[in-house]
Amino acid sequence: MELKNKDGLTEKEFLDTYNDSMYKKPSFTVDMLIFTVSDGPRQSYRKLPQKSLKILMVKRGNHPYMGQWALPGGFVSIDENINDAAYRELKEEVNIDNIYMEQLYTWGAVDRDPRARVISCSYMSLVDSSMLNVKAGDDADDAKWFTVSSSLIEQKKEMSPKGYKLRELVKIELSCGDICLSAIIKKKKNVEGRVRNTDSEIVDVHGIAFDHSMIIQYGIDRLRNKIEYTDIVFNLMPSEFTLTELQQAYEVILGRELLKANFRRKIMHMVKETGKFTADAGHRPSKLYTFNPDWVERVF
Amino acid sequence: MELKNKDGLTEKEFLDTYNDSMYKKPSFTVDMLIFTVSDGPRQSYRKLPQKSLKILMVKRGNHPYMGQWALPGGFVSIDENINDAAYRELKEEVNIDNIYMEQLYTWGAVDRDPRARVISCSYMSLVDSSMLNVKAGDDADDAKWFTVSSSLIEQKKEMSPKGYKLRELVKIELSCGDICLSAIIKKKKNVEGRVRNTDSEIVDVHGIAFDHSMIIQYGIDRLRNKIEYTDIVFNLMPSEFTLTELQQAYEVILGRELLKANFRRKIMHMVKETGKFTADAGHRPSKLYTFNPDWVERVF
DNA sequence: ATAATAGTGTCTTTCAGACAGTATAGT
DNA sequence: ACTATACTGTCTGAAAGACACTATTAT
Repeated sequence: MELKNKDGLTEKEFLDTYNDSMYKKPSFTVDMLIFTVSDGPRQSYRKLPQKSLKILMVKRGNHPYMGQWALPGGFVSIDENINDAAYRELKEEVNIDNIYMEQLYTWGAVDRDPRARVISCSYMSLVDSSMLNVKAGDDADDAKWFTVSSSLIEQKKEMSPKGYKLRELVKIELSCGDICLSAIIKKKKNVEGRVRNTDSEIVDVHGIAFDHSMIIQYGIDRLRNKIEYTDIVFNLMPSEFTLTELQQAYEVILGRELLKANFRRKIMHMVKETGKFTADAGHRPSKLYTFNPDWVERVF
Repeated sequence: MELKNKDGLTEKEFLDTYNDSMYKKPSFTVDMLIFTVSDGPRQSYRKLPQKSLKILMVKRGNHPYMGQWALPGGFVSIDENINDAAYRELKEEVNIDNIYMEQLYTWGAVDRDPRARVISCSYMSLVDSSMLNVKAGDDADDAKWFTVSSSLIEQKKEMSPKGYKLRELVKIELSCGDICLSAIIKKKKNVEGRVRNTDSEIVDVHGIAFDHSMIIQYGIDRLRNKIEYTDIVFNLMPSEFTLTELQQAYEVILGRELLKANFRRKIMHMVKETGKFTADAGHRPSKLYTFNPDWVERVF
C-alpha cells in the first residue's frame, strides 16, 4: 500500500514533479583557514629558531576588495558535498592530501559580499610546515603565508541585578615581510535573566577582505580551545619532534609562555620516545619523540 | 584615483554588471534543535518528579519521509540573515523571544534531501520548560516534545604502529507517549601518522526523517560538552530553582548520576541564594537559588 | 669555559571523586 | 516514627602551577 499525500501523490510522483526553482537562492562558498607553525631564521649556531603561527591568504585580483587579502576558498557546486569542496580547495592551495580539516562556522549575513548573497562555510585545516615548503599552490605570488597573532586588548563587564554585559576587543595582526594587515573584533555577550546572546563584529580592519578577519579570529579561538583537550597539535608537527618544539607550537598558538617541567608532565602520555636525538646544536642534544597512538579516549 | 580591474572596470562598474545567476545553486535551510528539561508526573506527595531531556519534533505531512518525524526548520530567504531565519523558526515553533540559540554545524551531503540539493545549517536552542507549556506552536498536534536519550553502545579501537582506528556506535532514542523513534549512529576517527579524519554516519534509523538523527546526536554531544564549562544550563532552568533540580538537569543531559556534595561544590560559585524555600514537600524544605551574574570570565 | 638548551625533582595549591554523616519537613 | 529529601564535613588522590636544580653539547 503506497502512502499518498494530500494531493494524492505517491512519493515517486511527488519527487518526479517537485519543482525546486521557485525561489531565488543564495550562493554557497567555503572559506579555508589553513594554519601551520613554522620556524623563523636561525640566529646563531646555538640559538633555536623562533616559531610562529602562520595562515595562508590570497591577494584579490578583482573587485570587490581588490588588492586586499582574503582567505582561500571558492564556490560549492550543485553536485558537490560541502566537505569535498573544502578538500578540493585545500588540495588546490597547498597541494597536499590527507591533512587535518574541520568545519568551523557558517557565515550568513545578508551583505557580507557586495556582489551577491553568499553564505559561506568556514573550515580550519592544520598543516605540518615541513610538508609544505614545496609550493604554496600555483597562483604563486598571490598566495602568501602570514604570521598571525591575536590578543585581547580590552575587556569590560557591566553588572546589573539580573545579569551582565561583557565586551571584549580583540586585535588580530597578520604580517608577511613588509605587508601588515590588522583588524579589531568586538565580541559581545549579554545575559539578562534567562536571556543570553553572543555576537561578534568587525570594528576596524586594514587590508583584510570581506568578513574574513572575523573568521580568522573565530578559527584562532577554536584552535586555542581544541589544543587544550585534543591531539590536534600533532597535525602541525613533523613526524619526529623535540618536546621543546612541541612546547613552542603550544606557545605560539596560545600566545603565552608555558613552564617546561609542567608542560612535559602534561603531554608526556601523548608522545613516545623514538630513541633518536638531535645533533649539531651548540648545547645538549634533545630526544626526538613521535605521537603516541595508544593515547585516546573518545571520538569527538 | 579609482582602482580598475583587468577588464578596466571600477568597483562600481564591476558590481553593477555582476551576474550572479550563471550556476545552479543549492537551497539553504535551517534546522532547529530545541531542547528543554521538564518534569515528569509526581508519583507521591513525598517523591520529587523525575526530569527528562526533551526535544521538539514535527511530523511530516508530505513526501518525502511522510509520516516520520523531523526537526523543525525551513528555508532561508534570499534577503535574510541565516541567524535571523533560525530565530524566526524558533518564534514560529515555540512562540518565545529571547531564548538561547547557537549554531551547531552545516550539513552538506549531496543526497541528504531527495527533493533537491539542500544545504542545512543546524542550530541548538535551550528553553526553560516553565515558559513553555503555553503551546507548542500553532501546527499543534504535528509538533511534539520527545524525551531523548543517547548512549554509547559499542566502542572499538584498533591500534597500528603509526596510529589507530576508533569506532563508536551510539544509540539515540526518542519517545513521546506511544511513539518511539530511534537511530544508531556510527562515529569514526582514523589516525595514521599525521593524517587524521573523523566521520559520522547513520547505521540504522526508525521514524526520524532525513539525516536528522545524526544532527540530534551532534546536538546532544555539543550540549553535554558545553554544560561542563559554560553557564548554558541556566537557559533550561526557571529563574528560581533548587540545587537538586539543577543537578537533575545536569544528570539528564549527561546521562549519568552525580554525587550531591561534589556537584554542589562545583556549581556553588555560579549560583546565589534567594533566601526563599520550597514548601509542601514531605521532607526538609530546600533553598531556592538563582543564577549568579558575578560569575564569568570570557565571552566565548 | 661558556652559552644555550635539555631534562628532573619536589613543594604547594586546587579540584574531583567517594562516602559518611546530620537536619528537617509532612503525614 | 518514618520516609524522602536537604545539606555538610572530610579523606583521598590526581593534576596544575611555581621554581630550583642538574646535565650536556659545539664552539
